[in-house]
Amino acid sequence: MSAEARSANQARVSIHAEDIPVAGQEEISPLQLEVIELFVHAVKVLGLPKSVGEIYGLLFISPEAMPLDVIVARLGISKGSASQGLRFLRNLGAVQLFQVADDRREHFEAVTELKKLAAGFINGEINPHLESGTQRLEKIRKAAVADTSENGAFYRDRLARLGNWRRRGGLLLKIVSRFLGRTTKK
Amino acid sequence: MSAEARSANQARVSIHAEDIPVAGQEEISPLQLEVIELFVHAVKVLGLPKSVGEIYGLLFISPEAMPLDVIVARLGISKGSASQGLRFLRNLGAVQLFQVADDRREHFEAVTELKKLAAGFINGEINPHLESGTQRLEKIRKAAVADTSENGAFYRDRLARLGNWRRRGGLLLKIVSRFLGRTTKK
DNA sequence: GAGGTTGTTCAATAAATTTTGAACAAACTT
DNA sequence: AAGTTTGTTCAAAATTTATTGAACAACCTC
Repeated sequence: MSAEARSANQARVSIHAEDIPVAGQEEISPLQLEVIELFVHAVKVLGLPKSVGEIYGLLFISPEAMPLDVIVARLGISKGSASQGLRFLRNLGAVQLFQVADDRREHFEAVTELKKLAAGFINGEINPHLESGTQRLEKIRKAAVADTSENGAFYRDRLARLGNWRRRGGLLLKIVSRFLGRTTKK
Repeated sequence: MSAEARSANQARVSIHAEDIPVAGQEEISPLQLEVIELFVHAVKVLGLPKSVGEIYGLLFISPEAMPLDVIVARLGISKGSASQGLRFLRNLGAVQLFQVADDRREHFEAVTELKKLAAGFINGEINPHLESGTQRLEKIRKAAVADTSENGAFYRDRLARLGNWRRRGGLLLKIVSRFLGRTTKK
């Protein structure tokens, strides 16, 4: 990358030269790196992009809140990725803003209460799908009541079963929220 | 696709010519199609490939078990996809074999008990990740007890929190299984 | 055991998703 | 108000993931 191109994109942080050895990443300890990898793995299971896991993992295992450009430098990811990932995490309630005196930059810190994380994930990722599924299902059910073909009864039976699944899924989410919300015991 | 290439791959089902209008798909009713799309949508939320949703959806909303080549023809997907998708679904316990008299082909039918589906998904998709995560975490914790840097105490605190998350996650899975297992009531 | 059917495997291809980075906007500074 | 810093956007590129299809193996049937 040319110096000209870099100057257009990367802010030159006002730190001393020895702080930037060569490229982007710097001073993530081996332990931090392993924790970050743990989160990368976890978010992939949840169907979220790697960068989201890296960002949350870094904030989770960092003792201090940090601004976007530090996240970019530490993880060696692009500003765009960091910006999008942080927006996603903020929308979910997994990351919150933190104001630092004498610094115009927004600082970010991880929200670490499992209850809040789960609530954000349920509200942001699960419920919207559950609701749109419910609507689709109702539409199909309405069409099925008029089905007089030889399969009509079978279809209605299966659609009733689907409705039952959905109802139990909704109940389950409430149970999950309640369970994760209580103060931990046994 | 050339006729030669096709004959090497696609079994010619012994049905009459008018049953194969042009290409692959045939006689999925509009209602069935909508249900299949509902499942495609649902499995994507679970992080599974579209073809898995199509196959399960077709079997779920079909009154009779059907063999692989019929699934291929109805959905217009490749034999490879169908074979892999069916293996996945069988491993999960979401699809089971069904023997049809005077037919050498294996027939497949959807398992529709929510309890079984959830148990299969938990055992097949969630538990392995949870366990590997637990192992990774234990390894990191062992390294952290020796950390005498100024951040050591912070790291140990966060790792303890992660352990707590994992413990609660495991409990939650048990609760979910128990809830979905009981016969449905309010 | 030759020929046919059924289902699997896996390298190549296609499709979907994520990441990048330059351009831009907003907000501050001097 | 010109220049600087901070963060966003989005088209293009890179990466990841899913699908295809030809080759193959297993198993019938005659």
